[in-house]
Amino acid sequence: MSQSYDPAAVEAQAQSHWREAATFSVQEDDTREKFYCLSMFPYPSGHLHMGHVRNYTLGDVISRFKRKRGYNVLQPMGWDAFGLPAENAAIQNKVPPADWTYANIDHMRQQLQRLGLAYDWSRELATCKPDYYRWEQWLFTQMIERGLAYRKTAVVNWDPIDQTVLANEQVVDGRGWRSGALVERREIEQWFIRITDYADELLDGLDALPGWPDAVKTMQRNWIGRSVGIEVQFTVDGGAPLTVFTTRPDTLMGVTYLAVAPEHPLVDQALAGGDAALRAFVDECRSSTVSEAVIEAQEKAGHALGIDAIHPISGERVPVWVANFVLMSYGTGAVMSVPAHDQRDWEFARAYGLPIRQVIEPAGGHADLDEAAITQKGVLVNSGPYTGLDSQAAFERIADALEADGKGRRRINFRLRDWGVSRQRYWGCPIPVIREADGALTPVPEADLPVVLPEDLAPDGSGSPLKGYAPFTDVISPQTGEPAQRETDTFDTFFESSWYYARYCCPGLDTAMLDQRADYWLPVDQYIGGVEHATMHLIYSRFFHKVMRDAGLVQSDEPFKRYLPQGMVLAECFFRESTDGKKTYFSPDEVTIERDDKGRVTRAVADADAAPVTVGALEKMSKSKRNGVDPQSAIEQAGADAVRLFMMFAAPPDQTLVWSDAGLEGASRFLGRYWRLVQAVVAGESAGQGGVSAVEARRKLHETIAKVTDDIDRRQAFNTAIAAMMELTNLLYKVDAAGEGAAVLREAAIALTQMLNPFAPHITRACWQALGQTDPIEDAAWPEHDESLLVADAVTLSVQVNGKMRGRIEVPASADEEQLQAIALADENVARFVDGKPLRRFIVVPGKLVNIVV
RNA sequence: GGGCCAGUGGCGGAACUGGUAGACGCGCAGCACUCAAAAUGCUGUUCCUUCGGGAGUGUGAGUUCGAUUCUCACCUGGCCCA
Repeated sequence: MSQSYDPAAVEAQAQSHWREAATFSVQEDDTREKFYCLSMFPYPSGHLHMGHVRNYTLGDVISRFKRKRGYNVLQPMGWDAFGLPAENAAIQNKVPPADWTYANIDHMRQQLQRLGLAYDWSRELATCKPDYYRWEQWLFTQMIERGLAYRKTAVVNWDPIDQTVLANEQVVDGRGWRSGALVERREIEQWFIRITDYADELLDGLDALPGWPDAVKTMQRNWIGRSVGIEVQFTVDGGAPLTVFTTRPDTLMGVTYLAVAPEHPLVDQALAGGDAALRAFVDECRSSTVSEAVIEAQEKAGHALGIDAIHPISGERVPVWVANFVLMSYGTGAVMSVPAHDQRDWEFARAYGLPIRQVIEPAGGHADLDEAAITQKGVLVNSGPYTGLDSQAAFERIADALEADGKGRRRINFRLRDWGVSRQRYWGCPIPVIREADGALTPVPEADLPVVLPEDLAPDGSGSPLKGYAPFTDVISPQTGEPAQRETDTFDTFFESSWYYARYCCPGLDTAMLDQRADYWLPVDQYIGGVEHATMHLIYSRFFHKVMRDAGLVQSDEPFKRYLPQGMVLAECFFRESTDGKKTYFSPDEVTIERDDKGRVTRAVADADAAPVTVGALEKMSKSKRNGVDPQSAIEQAGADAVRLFMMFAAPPDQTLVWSDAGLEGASRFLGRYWRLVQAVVAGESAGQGGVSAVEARRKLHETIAKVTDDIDRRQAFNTAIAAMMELTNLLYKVDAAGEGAAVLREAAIALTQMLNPFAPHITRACWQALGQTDPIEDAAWPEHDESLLVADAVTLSVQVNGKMRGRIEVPASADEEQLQAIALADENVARFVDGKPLRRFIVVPGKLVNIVV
């Protein structure tokens, strides 16, 4: 091997070898320890983007590393193939979503293969295929049987022009994304899953997941939101009692009004009174989106219903208001308001002139109710029989009193709501239910599954084409033998992604959802994917796993043992702002950056007209900002190994990563440097100028092995692992190949090739062969470091005087404190700062530094 | 509005358990090689400085012999919200 590094040739050769030898196909093997490494599967949008490259490189590095450590590694890949973009593309191109999706899958599979990812492609799955989704249809019928699935009305976004239900992301500024019509809220009956039955287990199970980042566990705890409180009933004149939940019954005597959601039945009752202003307000509320983020961010507004409720303890009449921030889907759709002790209630009361009644005196003295609500606990005042009690005692006494009166009960409430799984969409998994002529709902029996989605329909934007499509909807009921109608709603696509990790274990299985192979591989040992899935996808999957466990399909309690959330990929963007504030974006390759002689960016100019453009912030790669970088072209330019290496080097995995063409060149340059080093070793020549001894080089090598191993395995700090390998390479360039250096250089080149292999699998495969290694590098055992080479007899300590760095001393590793003190004080510069002042303290941090306090 | 996270040189980042701030890379400057350039190799690169040293990890306090790291308040930015 004396040719120069040609990534394209090296990579093509390695990839065709892996394909032909089926290197990464795996089987269950009870004699070996398994390792299941999973990256979140992509939506087949048509093109791989840099976020995918980052995600899949992370998984591949871990997989290849674990394989070299002796594990039986499963790393599968598949497609999250149902979803809205296919319908949008279908509307635009008048092509059935299925055609678009399958074409995209074929293209993206090729792109993934070009990255050299070690997948077992024999397990590939696509969620839009009936042999996949039939089993979630089956599980759903089991859920109906076990009472885990039920019907309930829920509010959806309704587009009155397109006559269709919109997802939150299809509502832009309160209008339908295609029609521009103001969306309305509509209530329709839908399927819900009782995920709240598992709320406690989902919460407690987090404690058994040490491999998950605390931030993600905290997010899940907040999402589940377990709170202890009481449910209180307020009687209403001529209506059903109003039930509210509160975690602060100690403030019950401070209730001055109640607030209900616009969809609450009591609102309809009030509207019957013919109040036009109220009607207008409610209509306005009901014609806004159902997105919680939007609702919470808008200005708080309300209107009196003209109905009073009776306070359960004082018997006082309190007015009932309708408010735009109360959600029907959360709790009971009604809240009690204590403006003195809740900030949002306080603001609302101030805005509408409602009374504010203080009933808690906080422990830490006075607070001004004219400034803000008093939210701390304390001692009750103005609370009749409860005055003088502290918040805790009052909680118990008031709860007891309400329970004795039948006006309330203690309750544990969750913020987590039951999972609404019905979607009024075409490109999804059909919900396997039949509506009988009399309206009764019958689950499709197992023998009739799957309910196959017709793949040749093309939506036009006006609702699901399944509706009214007789070949699909018209069936004979298996229950009654009479004509009946199929459900045309499909599942939330989170349904498919909630169990795909398990299905990878059982390719080809057509008689059951899962078999015993699932228990060999599960749980997933390492899961990798975007932190944006920290709550929803990861909670739904954990829930599904428990449901599958309770159905006897798997034995473990949790699906993912370790989870690595991966950060986004950003890039610089360039724009020009016109006088009306509109920004025109420039692609980075249309711009030239100018710098001063210190390397600072002075300005950027557009190549087209040589006029300046504004250097914008780092933004998530997107078409609209024109800062997206196509992985394909980066691979063509520098090779897959360089792209992979850059992705892993530029930032720690969980942080945002800034794409940089110069950085990619740096990665490329390092690979060239590594290649030339190996060439020199093979030729028995020095790569550089010498100056580093064989002993020193050998110690550095073993330090590097120890660091890289720990960085990959425990710390998952791939960027520092690569930095360590760069350092080693830099040092090896200074080792003379003559004499003792030759053996160390060879040992180092082999170990470095091993360590670099998970990151850059193609170039290292070629170098491995060049170094005369005949076993396949993919299976060659990971190098071990020799601990005895790491201990030095002399160490360099830093000397501080009063916490400031003043010198550096060389001491024997065995020196005790007295010796250290003598040596430190003998140092000229140290002595200058100690300056004869009396010694107050002497602090020793073994192997690192000493601090002299005077 | 709520929840979570992050702020360190010109830039991406390192400092793992409270112990040498700036590893490694980019950029920039210089040198070597070259007729020249590219490529490559080598050296330097936080700021200020009277060359003794001083300042410095978003801001302000606190704990400590010692804080990028811990605590509190604030500012800025990002992600998620069924």
